[in-house]
Amino acid sequence: MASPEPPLPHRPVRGSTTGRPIMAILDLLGRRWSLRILWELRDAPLTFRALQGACDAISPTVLQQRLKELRAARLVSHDPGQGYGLSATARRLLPTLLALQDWAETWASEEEH
Amino acid sequence: MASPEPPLPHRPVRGSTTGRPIMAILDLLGRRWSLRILWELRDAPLTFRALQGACDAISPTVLQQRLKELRAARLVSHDPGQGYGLSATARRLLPTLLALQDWAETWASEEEH
DNA sequence: CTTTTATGCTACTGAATTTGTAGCATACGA
DNA sequence: TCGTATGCTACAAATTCAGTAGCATAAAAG
Repeated sequence: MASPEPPLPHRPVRGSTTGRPIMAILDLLGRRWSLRILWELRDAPLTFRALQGACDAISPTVLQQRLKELRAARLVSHDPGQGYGLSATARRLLPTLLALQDWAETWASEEEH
Repeated sequence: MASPEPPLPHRPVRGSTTGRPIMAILDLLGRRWSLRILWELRDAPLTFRALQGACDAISPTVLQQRLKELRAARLVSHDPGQGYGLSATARRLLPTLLALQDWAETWASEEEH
């Protein structure tokens, strides 16, 4: 499997034993597909399979693993009938993600020339 | 080694063939240690070994790989004598990283109760 | 000049994570 | 009773990461 303990604030995580919240989130978001999953859920909840499709056919094994971690961290919640969606806490992260997108556009325009 | 082609905007990346810049950066930052490296360089340039120490003894293999990718993406530059530092482009990402830290503090306070 | 120290980097092996495919059980509507 | 969607799991192969050791160059110290 993956790391037995999903990263949480106030807990030691991979790469840091201090328990600082920023370290926990850097660990969590630094795992493959984590950021992408949050990104794909930015507008509306998606079912497991819709999310799988949105993430370019991510394998169900990893999706399941990431969702488990994101749920443990209370960033994602599951409502049968709705599917998976961002928690209120995670939605407060959306402006940051959108800022990341804006930044990425500039970054891209600089790469060109 | 790792992925032969470091993620760049306007190029297909792992998990997305569209070439959208946001996908490239989600791939890049979604690799182990990428976010952490940018984080540790936020204040000042660090030498390879200082950076290694800051990242809780990250193995040199991966650090080398990440730096290679981040340099290909023009987020990190290397100045012999100074060490590794954030590019002007990457520095424009710092407010977003600091916003992430702020968010993480709130997130942590909500976990407690 | 010789030794020490720091830096950037590589080799190599084993461990951990991710991928891809197949498939199961439940639930719901036709 | 089919057919379909959903959430999820098993398993083997492939990729990535970790940990340790060590090299080459360069600058400083002796």
